[in-house]
Amino acid sequence: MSGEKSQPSRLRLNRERVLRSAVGLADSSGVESLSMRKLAAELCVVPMALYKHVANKEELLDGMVDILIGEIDPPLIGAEWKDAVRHRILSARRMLQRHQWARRVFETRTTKTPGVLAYMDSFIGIFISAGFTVDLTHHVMHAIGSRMWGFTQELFEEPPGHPEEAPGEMGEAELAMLQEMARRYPNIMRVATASAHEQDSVVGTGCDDQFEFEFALDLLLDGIERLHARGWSSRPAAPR
Amino acid sequence: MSGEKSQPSRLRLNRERVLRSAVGLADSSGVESLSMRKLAAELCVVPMALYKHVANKEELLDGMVDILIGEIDPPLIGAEWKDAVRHRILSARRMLQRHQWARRVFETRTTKTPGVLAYMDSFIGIFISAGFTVDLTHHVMHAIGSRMWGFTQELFEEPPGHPEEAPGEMGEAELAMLQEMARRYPNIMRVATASAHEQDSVVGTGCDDQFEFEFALDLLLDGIERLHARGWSSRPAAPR
DNA sequence: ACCTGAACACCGTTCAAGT
DNA sequence: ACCTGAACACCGTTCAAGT
Repeated sequence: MSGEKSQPSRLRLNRERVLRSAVGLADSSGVESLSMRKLAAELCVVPMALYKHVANKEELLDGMVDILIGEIDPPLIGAEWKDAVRHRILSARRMLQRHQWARRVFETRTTKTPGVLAYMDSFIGIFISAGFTVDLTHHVMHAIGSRMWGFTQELFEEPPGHPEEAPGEMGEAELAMLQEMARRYPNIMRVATASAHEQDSVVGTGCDDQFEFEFALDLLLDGIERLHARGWSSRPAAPR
Repeated sequence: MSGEKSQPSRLRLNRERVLRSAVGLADSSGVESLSMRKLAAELCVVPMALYKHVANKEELLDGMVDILIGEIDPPLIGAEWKDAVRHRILSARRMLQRHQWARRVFETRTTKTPGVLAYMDSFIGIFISAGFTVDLTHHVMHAIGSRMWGFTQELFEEPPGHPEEAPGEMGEAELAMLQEMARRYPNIMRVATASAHEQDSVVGTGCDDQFEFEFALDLLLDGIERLHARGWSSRPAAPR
């Protein structure tokens, strides 16, 4: 007699469905509000039902990360190492931009899931097969660090949900505050206004994130290329 | 009649005491277990008493960050920019190492506290007063990113509280697992064993964190130096 | 094998009240 | 001005029970 209840969400639960649903919930309402209880509700199930498919919340988050890694483009085949790395990292960055909450979750992961290991393995593979020594590859992986996942450094990220004032409209309070800022943090002010003057806003963080990301990435890649070309083989023999 | 109760913790509460106590608690038992309620208990006070000195938990964490920033060495005076930056960043790294929980808290901060702003301002000042253009300074700050706070990329950080097996003692289960790893992630394995062979352990993440940190930092600083020397002034005029 | 219900041991934070 | 007590609206997770 249960043929009637055909709401799609009552399809038998499975790990995949739990994880995808969690990603969807995080996309639409943010991770900080993602709880086991809300996820269960979304799936029309009692909270404890989730624990058959996921050991605990940490494992849920690990699984979500693996799903996101699956969205990163596969390695370019037959490309030069620099292009391959650049392509992969820029693809990772697009993934992060699609899931604003993802960065925070990546940062808190402590166990290396199969997805993380596979991604890193193929990343390392790019350097090794381009003839990098194992040692240089190792150091280079450390140097690239979290940029491997497309992380950017927002210098002044706007507090989320404080959606930029109406430009041009500045009250006296804001102006006074701005003057105080300029007095206390003159260098920040100089940098901020210089990068803003090309855009419309006077004080907004008018910087081109994509440009900044690629600037830093290329600085790194050029440095790496130079080391490799110089035949860098191992750490300088320490006197010891 | 209250002259008798002189337990030091009943000294009148104030912001400083709340923040220092929170840092101490995080040092000794980790941030994840730091709650407003436990902090209150530590101070022999009811939870709500804290809210007179700190608006909410976020503000508590912001305040803790400012205390940590206060532990970073002041800028070297009269030094060359590269030494000044290097010194500052290595000092930040030592601060992070004294407070293992700090990195996670820094990563989640979203509002820029006065301490953060002051630190960044003085950091920017190093480049500006070395004659960097404002634009290059801006890009360079993005490129340095979180390394400014001494962040390292641990490639394979050990899960905390899983304190390294007795070396040399490897059961069959561990060995089988290792072989499986080697089959699935051959590149990771190559890098891991290469960097481990200088140390005793066979598979542990035998890498020298300080070396890796400085390697990456110098790669970055050398790249920056090259750009500056080359008279890098502004982003290449885009055709638009 | 999979889901449920009720309970436990926590959270951060509010409100109105005390001194 | 500062601290308190009791309560609210949540958490993640356990356990024993249902089907």
